[in-house]
Amino acid sequence: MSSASDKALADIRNDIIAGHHGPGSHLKEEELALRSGVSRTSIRDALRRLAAEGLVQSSPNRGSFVASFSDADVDELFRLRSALEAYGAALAATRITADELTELEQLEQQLEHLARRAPTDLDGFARLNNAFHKLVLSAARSPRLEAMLTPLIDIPVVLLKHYTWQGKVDPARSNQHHREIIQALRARDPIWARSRMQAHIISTRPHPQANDDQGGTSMNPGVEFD
Amino acid sequence: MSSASDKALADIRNDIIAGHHGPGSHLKEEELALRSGVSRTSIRDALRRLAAEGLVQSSPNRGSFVASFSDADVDELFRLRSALEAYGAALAATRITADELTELEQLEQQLEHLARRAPTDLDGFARLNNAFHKLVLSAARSPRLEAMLTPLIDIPVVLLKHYTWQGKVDPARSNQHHREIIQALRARDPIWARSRMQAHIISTRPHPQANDDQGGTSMNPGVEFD
DNA sequence: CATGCGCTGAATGTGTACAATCTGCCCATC
DNA sequence: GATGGGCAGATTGTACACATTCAGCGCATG
Repeated sequence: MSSASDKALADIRNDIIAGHHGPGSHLKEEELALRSGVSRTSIRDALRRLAAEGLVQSSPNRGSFVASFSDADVDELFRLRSALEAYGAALAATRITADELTELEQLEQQLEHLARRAPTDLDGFARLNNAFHKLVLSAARSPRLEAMLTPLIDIPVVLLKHYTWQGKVDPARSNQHHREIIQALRARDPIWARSRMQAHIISTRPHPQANDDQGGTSMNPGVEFD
Repeated sequence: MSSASDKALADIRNDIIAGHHGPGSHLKEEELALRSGVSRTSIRDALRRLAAEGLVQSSPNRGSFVASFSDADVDELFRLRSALEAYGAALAATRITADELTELEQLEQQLEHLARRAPTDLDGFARLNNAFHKLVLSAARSPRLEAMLTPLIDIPVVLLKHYTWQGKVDPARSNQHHREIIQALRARDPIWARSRMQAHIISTRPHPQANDDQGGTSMNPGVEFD
């Protein structure tokens, strides 16, 4: 399956990211089919792929729903991403090409340009930021890692639409991290790259609003990756 | 989709594990449909799920093929698994129940029993070993981690059928590791559990036969996870 | 009034027919 | 003999029709 199913996949994903389907909402196949102008068959195929990515959840005979994330889920997601992406950065340090390094630096400069503007274009920032991380990931040359990690990198975009990010993003600090990561990659130092990437991801992790409703069930005490 | 598609999924997976479909072989939908007694629709669904697991690879308009793994792939697989499963063990240390610990010990004793027999039943050993690792994983209470890791744990079973394991498995050493992991979990010490699990997985990694054909392209120098 | 049975309509699961695409091969051409 | 166009068969992609399942609801019954 390709053209129809791919179109469906793109449509549904865009609609989710754009917030057209909120978290937990029921994705009815026929409705999506009508909306995308393809048949239910292709829709089902696309839903399966989205389920594999974790963006939707399916139960037998009940259908597919947009994934919804609890604070604990988000926490877990970022820890997983931190572990995997750090590993990817270590691989990338030994495998990245000069061209890729150049491209990385260009991305970083665009990010800096954006960060200096007064009302930061957070949407554009997120897009460039994703491109940066995906480029590092692809330099790891591990298709399997890429397949597992790509969804984890994309999900935060969805989260931004529907959940309130607590600590907000700090573009300046993020760019500082990016520069360090590039340094480590340029030095071809896997351990350095690994540690900088892990710190970077963990530091961007949103902190659940301390709404004191349970008096302190901190969520993963002591289970950092290192 | 459920009953038919699930049956197809199980059938195809079993046939792959049993070696009925060798690595790289073309999985023709109609043929599989005939073999499983379901329609192509359900077969396609099953193939998609297997593709998400990484057990088969699909290309548009060309079909699905049993995944084949190069030495470098296998190496990568084990490193990834080591990283993720170590993380899972750390989580499990803080979340595992007393019942699960008991069950873990029972599995370990069965493994020891098997290891003591003269011609070790490697097939049975692999099965119990998988159960052990899956139990630890499920104690981590992270559905997402479980989804990513389960295929990685299952793939070695397929590898055993078609690739020659170099260093062979050392049941005694493996059991020693298992005991240490149980200790760490019982002590609820995430760092200990993490480190033991990582060492355990890495130590079971098959080493590519040193066939000197390239004079030394060692495959991931220095990119351990720690 | 609470409880549980059975109906009904909507949504998903499955099968099948048809369309689009690719691979390999034959043959004309240079 | 090498090369390239194009036909034929097989295989995947897509649509649609039918079967099955499930959730909600009304109603009879205790």
